[in-house]
This record gives sequence, C-alpha cells and structure tokens, in this order.
Amino acid sequence: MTASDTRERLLDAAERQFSERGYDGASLREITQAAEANLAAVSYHFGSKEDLFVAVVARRVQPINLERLRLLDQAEARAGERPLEVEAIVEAMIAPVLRSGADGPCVLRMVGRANSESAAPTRRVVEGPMREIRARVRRALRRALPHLNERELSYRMHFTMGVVKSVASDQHLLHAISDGQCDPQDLDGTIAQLVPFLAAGMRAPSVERKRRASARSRRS
Amino acid sequence: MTASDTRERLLDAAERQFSERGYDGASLREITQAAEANLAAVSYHFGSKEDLFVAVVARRVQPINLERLRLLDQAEARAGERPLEVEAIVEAMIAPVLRSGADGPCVLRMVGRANSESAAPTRRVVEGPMREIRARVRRALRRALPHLNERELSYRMHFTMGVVKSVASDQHLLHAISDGQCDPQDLDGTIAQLVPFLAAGMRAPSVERKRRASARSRRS
DNA sequence: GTCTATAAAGGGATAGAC
DNA sequence: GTCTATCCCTTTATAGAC
Repeated sequence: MTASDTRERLLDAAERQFSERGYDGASLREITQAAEANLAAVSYHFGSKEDLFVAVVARRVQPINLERLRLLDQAEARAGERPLEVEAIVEAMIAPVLRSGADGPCVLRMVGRANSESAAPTRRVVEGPMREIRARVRRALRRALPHLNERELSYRMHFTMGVVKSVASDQHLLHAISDGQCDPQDLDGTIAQLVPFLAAGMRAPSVERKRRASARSRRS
Repeated sequence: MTASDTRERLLDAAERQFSERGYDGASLREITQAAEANLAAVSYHFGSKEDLFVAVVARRVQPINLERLRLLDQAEARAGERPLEVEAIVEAMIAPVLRSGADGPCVLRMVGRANSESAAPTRRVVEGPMREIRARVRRALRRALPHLNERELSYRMHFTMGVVKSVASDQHLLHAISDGQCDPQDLDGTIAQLVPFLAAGMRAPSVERKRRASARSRRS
C-alpha cells in the first residue's frame, strides 16, 4: 500500500459520497470508512473536508476540458475554413462531461449539487478553466450561427450546459419516464439523442428576427 | 398573530433555506430564526425536518400542475381537432414551474437538490402528480410529432424538463455567462428564449429516420 | 400554541503516540 | 503515513413549564 494509494482511495470514496449525498450530506466518517482509511487521513492528505471536495472535482475537470478542446481542434481540422458544424460544437461541449461519468459518478452531479449549497469552493475549481472553453465555443457558435445575437448565444449555451447537467444528475428519471425504454447507462445512446436535439435548438430562428418575420407575413 | 401564521412563516423561511442550502445544508435553527419562531415550533406544526420539507414542496406542486393543465386545456381549445402546437405544449410544461419562482425561490431548486440527497421524501410529493402531467404531455407530443417514436419522445421530454430544472437552479450562471446581458430575473424573457429553443429540439428529425435518410441521400 | 432546557447523536478537526 | 482518543461544536428532537 503506497503513500498515494490511500489518497486515491479517499478521492474515489469521496467522489461517490459527494455525488450521492451532496457536500453537506456526505460525512468524512462514511467516506473514510468506505475508503478503508482512517478519519484523520483526510486532514493529513487534504487538510479539510472542503479541500477534499475541491481535490475530487479538480481531478475530473482538467481531463474533461482537455477532451473538449481536442474535439474542437478535430472539428476545426475537418471544417478547414468553413464554420464548424453545430453538431460538432455541441458534442464537444457535452460528450466529455457525460462520458466522464462512465467510470464512476459524474462530476456534474457533485458540482451541480454543491453549486449553491456552498458555492464558493466549487466555483473556484470549475469556473476558471471553464471560461476558456466557453470563449472558444462561443466563437465557434457565432460563426456557425450568424443569425443569433450575443444575448441569444448566451441563452442557448446556458440551456445546453443545463441539459447536460440535469441529464447527468437525474439518470434515474430518464429510466422512470421512459418505462425502461431508455437506458441511462448507455451514454453513447444518450449523446446520440442529445446532440441533434440541442443542435436543432441552436439553429432555431432568432426570436427577434422571428418576430419581425411573422410581422412581415401578417402584412402580406 | 393567528395560529396558522407561524406555520406560514415557517414554510416561507424553510423554502428559502432549503433552496439556498439544500436539505442537509439547511438547519432548523436558521429556519426558525428567520421565521421569528421557536425551534420547537417545527415539531409542533410539522413533526420533523423531513415533514417540513415535504410540506414546503407540496404547497408549490399543486398550483404548478393545475396551471400546466390549464395551459394545455387552453391550447387544446385553440387547436380544435388539430394537433397542439409544439410551442404550446412546451410552454405548458415549463412556464408554470419557472414562474412559480417569481415570488420566491423556485421549487425545482429544492427538489432538484434534494432529488438524490434524500430521494425518498421528495419523490413522494412530486412524482405522483407529475405522472398525470407527463402522460398528457406525451399524448399531445405524440400527435404533434408523429415522426418520433416512444423512445425519442421520452428522451426529448426528459431533456426538456432537464433544461428547466437547471435554468431554475443556476440563474447566476446565466448572468455570468452572458456578461450581464441576460437577466435571470426576467422570467418572461427566459421563457421567450427557451420555448423556441426546445420546440426546435422537439421537431428535430428522428435519429433513426435521419440515419435512413442520409443513407438514401448517399445513394442518390 | 409557544417557550426553555436538555437529551442524544453526529459532525469536523486535531494532538500526540506509534 | 497511520492510528487512537478526544475536543468542541452543531444538529434534530422532545419533555415539560407556561
């Protein structure tokens, strides 16, 4: 049992507990017990419960964001000088997060739940790296969807990230809603359904332009 | 100060605390203090923390679902024998929940957060009444979108309810993402953006049919 | 119905031995 | 690095006076 072995086991156990019971609901006693470690090990390795939480999230955030950038690079290579495909941009935003839940509890469940429970610690880890992704996604979407203004772009990006979060958090609901026809564990299946849904939403006419268009059609 | 006055103040204070800090994060001490009531009043009026939570949620759920049914009735009256407009169905699903947050914290924030923290108490109050709404919405969507199979209908309804939940929970994120251009308090503005987005997603081609269609187009 | 007081349990953190 | 033991605080819940 190496030095960092306990550390890893603590991270794994904490991730599970935090995602299942929320930050406040999870107790260090349960976490250390599940990790077959001592209660004091948390203090030794991480300092505090909050620092443990931050470490748990941080471990997942970087790989996810690297994968997002990789997918965007790949899509850009495919597109050459043309705007990226909306589907490719959407997939780059959502697939890495959803897939990160395949080998365990999804980060988004933890982050989402802790988001306003104790907002400060989470945002520290998540929002910094996310800013870069968001900027790049926004640039790509702006080119791909020139009919949208900045405000609408913001709304639609927000909606998109929102679906992902709730899909990751409430997998059991999907199973219930569909009478078992949809398998929440089948991430690729979910992604295959989600990408066209969101891409179509993204491509929806601008609300302002739509108003003007319908005013025009009434006149004619 | 009538008898039920304390009860109402407790419900109001509890709603705020639960939605801001989550079920576990909220303490009866803070709640009773905010309600200018005594700690023991919770036991007297509700029995336990969990029963208080259930009462808080239950108070909101019924009006929301009645409003949903009202909007569906209204849309059906407009449509006559034709299928309902997708926009109208989507709006009936989402607007009542979002608007219920106008005069206070949105139910969805509480429910969403408590959803897997302590799943049992929440589902008891929410899922029962929700089943009727879902069944009716599904029937309406099935007629309006005959190109979708049941599985896809499930996915898209799930996505739709998901966006709503996260939009309600993370209003601050919308403000941050948009550099202040989108006002999360402006519920009608958000609904006006959300309905066309989701309706377009709903109308997106069936994934299966799309595959066959693209196979056909490659042949031609 | 409302209060005080307290019970009983569980939480995070840490000192200090090994 | 790991452990035991313990401190100190907060939590929910309730008994019993008013």
